[in-house]
Amino acid sequence: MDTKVALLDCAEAALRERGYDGFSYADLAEAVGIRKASIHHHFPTKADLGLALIERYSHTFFAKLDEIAVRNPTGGARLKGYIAACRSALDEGRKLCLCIALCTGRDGLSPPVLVKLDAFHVTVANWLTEAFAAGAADGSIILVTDPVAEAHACLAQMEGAQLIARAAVDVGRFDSATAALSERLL
Amino acid sequence: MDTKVALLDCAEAALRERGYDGFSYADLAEAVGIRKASIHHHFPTKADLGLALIERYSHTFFAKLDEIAVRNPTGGARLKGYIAACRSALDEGRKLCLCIALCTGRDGLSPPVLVKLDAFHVTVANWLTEAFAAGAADGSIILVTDPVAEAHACLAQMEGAQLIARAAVDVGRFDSATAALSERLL
DNA sequence: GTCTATAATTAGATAGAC
DNA sequence: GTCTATCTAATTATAGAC
Repeated sequence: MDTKVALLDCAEAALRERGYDGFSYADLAEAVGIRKASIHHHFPTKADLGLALIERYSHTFFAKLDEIAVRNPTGGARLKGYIAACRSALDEGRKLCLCIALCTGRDGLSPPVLVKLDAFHVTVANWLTEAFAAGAADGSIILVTDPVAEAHACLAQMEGAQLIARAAVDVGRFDSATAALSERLL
Repeated sequence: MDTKVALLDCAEAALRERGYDGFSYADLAEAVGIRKASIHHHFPTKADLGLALIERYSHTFFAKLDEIAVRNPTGGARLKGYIAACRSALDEGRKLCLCIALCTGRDGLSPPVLVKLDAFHVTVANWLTEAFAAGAADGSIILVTDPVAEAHACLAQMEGAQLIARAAVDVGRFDSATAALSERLL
């Protein structure tokens, strides 16, 4: 079972650095220290591996959101925690959010992956809607009009900020792209 | 020369749909109606093709921005034009901005491509800064504090909105992610 | 400029021994 | 669960005829 986790770890790093078509079973085999034929025992096809990756990533990220919500009473503090989570996912400008990395691919995305991708965005948007609503009510986020619209805008802004930072291999770009939002958090 | 343009057109569409590793010379050959060996006459390596693609894309996009600025006196109207340009680039949720599509790849990005990618983001951010400053001055954009910060946030928001829409193959997601910004334009 | 032919490498995947 | 060995197909790229 340790091998399976090691494979997922290496595959996730490679996927988020170079995209779905950007890594092969041969790459993983070398990184983990087994032969590539052995990988098929854990993940029969690469599509199976891709699905397992987004499932694990979603589960981990949702748990992180829950933890942020529990530890932070105000909407502003929650949003700060979310922004920090996105920033650290960047890994100094070397990696992307797994969902961004999965957006393109030679064979398109398989239906189950598309479903998980959609669920990820919907779940995060709902979490952000609650955060903006709470922030508007408790005064920790200024200038909130419609929490739903703000949540969708914020999600897009975070994904775009990661993308720009990755293209420049510079976390500073993430900070520039999120500075205006951070200014609204008290 | 017509063949070269046809190759660039097909390659751009494929790149923006499936990513850099998501199309091959064989795909282009079939689409354009020549043999794949002939493509090497126009673009010796795939890296040459990639560079030509981002150069043409940047040139075209910058020309579009110029045109928008010339035709629209107010900052708000310019921003509306920019949002519409990003929306139409989406091609109903099937394609991404070429810069997003170039963000991942098996062989990383070549230095000249990285330079062009960076130049694209810097140029657009500067154009947006002027638009926000103009909108703040002429009253066509409300709630503007720092035009530079707003510009970087807006750029990230547009790229992220395209990404989310592409993941769901639904332009409606782009509209949701940009609704809050559009509300600020009078 | 386009072709045929081919090289050299890599991809994901399978069979069957241990 | 991991291995060796093998398969089929696809990848970018080149040489040289027309």
